Amino acid sequence: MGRPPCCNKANVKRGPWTPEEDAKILAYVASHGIGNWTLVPQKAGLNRCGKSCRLRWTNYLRPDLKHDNFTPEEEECILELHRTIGSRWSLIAKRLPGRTDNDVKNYWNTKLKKKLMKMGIDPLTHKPFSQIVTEYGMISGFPCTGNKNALLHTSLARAEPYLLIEELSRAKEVNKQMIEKFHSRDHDPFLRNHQWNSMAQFQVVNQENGSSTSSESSSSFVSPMTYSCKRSQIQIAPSSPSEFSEYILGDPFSSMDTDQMSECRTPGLLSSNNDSVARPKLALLENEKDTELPAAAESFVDGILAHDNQMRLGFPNILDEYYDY
DNA sequence: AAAAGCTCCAACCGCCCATAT
DNA sequence: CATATGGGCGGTTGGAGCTTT
Repeated sequence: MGRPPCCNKANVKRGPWTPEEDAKILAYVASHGIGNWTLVPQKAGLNRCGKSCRLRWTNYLRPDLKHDNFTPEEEECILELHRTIGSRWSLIAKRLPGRTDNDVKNYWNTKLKKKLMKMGIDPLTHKPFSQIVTEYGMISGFPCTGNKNALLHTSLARAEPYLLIEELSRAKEVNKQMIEKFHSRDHDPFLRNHQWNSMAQFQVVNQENGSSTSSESSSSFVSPMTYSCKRSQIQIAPSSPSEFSEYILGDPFSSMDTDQMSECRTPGLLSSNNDSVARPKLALLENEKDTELPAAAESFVDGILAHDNQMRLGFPNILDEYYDY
């Protein structure tokens, strides 16, 4: 049943390619062109998997590849496209002649991501950390004030995202303690409900098993104003700065259904609801329509723009208040 | 000089969808 | 129709080379 396997996975060579192996692929492609990669190892006399041969050709041997450093123009292009469509490396690479998706991905991970963080910009959302902190205060219902706020801004000014995360973690811990203190006392029901209203956004119902549980930031209580979402939608505590913004931006969506949440979390989407941001993006895309924008990319981008409009109609207050630059 | 830590990137992994059998 | 592979993609890793202590 099914196709025969392309190679014996256990017996094929793996690891770095030798100049001899490269020469065999180059010779084969020169005489036969690119076709069925599963036949290449056999016909070229290589003890490699066809998939491995394809990757070696695509990422390294192709004659049209550039092997020099990225130019500032290319860098700018990557930043703009990443802000617009996120980590769609293959689509981004198609806009950069001579670059592969692997090249772009590596350049992003080793250079651009760090560069943005040093500038105090979250590489995931392309938003300044200062803005994210402000949003965090508004979203959590416990705005940062006084010394705590000063500490946060010091971290921002010094472009120390890890310090910033520690500060926010501490702030979260204080919030948690306040909640626990509150919960342990016998309060007036009205006041208690009033307090819970501001906490409700953290609540999560485990719909898979029918029991009620909570997100990690508020592990020991259940609000009377619980908003429902599936366990798979719970935002796990961040372990790295790249996940951090996703975590703190997650809260406002806790009452959305699965589709809405995934749409809202599309990288770049959050930043696109302000005209001043959306306009350059549209201009870029309009220019591309005249060139050779791949059909898949066009429909994807159209999809994003359609979702932008849909979101704006559905959640005008949230978008206008929180996601404008 | 040597050890430890860091950076970079080629190569691999695993997933998804299309397609062959 | 069921099943297995091909091809494409994004995420991750291993190790060579470089820098710092």
